Amino acid sequence: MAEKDLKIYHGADECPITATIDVIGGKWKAPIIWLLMKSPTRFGELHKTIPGMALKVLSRTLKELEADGIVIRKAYPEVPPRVEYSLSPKGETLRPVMALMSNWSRVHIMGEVGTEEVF
Amino acid sequence: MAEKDLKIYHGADECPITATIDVIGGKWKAPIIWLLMKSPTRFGELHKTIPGMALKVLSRTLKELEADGIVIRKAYPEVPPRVEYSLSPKGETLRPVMALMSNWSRVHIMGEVGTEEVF
DNA sequence: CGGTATCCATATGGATACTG
DNA sequence: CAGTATCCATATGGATACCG
Repeated sequence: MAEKDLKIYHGADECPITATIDVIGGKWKAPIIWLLMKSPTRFGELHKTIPGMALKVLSRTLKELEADGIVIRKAYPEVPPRVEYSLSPKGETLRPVMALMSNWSRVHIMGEVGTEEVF
Repeated sequence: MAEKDLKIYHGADECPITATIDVIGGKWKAPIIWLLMKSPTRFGELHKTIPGMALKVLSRTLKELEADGIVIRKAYPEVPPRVEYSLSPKGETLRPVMALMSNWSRVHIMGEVGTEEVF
């Protein structure tokens, strides 16, 4: 790891890791991004697929992800309406980050072994 | 990325990324871990170094990190008391994760360039 | 279908005072 | 010095109803 990566940032505002956590953190962003990494998904399907998440929370979370440039919202002018959410190119760049985090948890939280060589 | 890394986890409970975020996420955990990655630090120094974080929050956050096995609390039986927090070996394994997250934010949020080759 | 609005419960955050 | 306890403000979460 390069020296600058050890630079100490005071507070939460300037901490680059916190900045990343603001984008993918919280209770629901990771599962949503994870789903969208597989394929573009409609609002209702996200709601069905992620149990326990209130409509309001899904709506707000998607707006935040859109504002951060991670997901793209595409509305089809049909009746009944159809809205599809997909990963933006910037969202795609999160793939290795998510993969490393997933791997870390599987090894160090869930106790799996032999997956370190994946990355 | 291996196929299994694309496995879809429903909800927040089973999502391995969420599991990682539970450990390093929230408003203050990353800055604290970041500081401890540099050197073991005393309670009061953490409090001084991270402005805006209430004592209560620092205390609770450290307890969570300790419960998750990320930090080690060492109390010296002196008067006045001295308590030093340091990264555990498990906490050390977070280093590449934190570094990748830091790098992602610097490139994709703060707009820096030329740092991709670090990892 | 894809949301928003509303209401309410709970969780989290921050300041200050206090204790071992 | 290293926390806890208390009080209060604000934020977040969830259920339901409603709208374009």
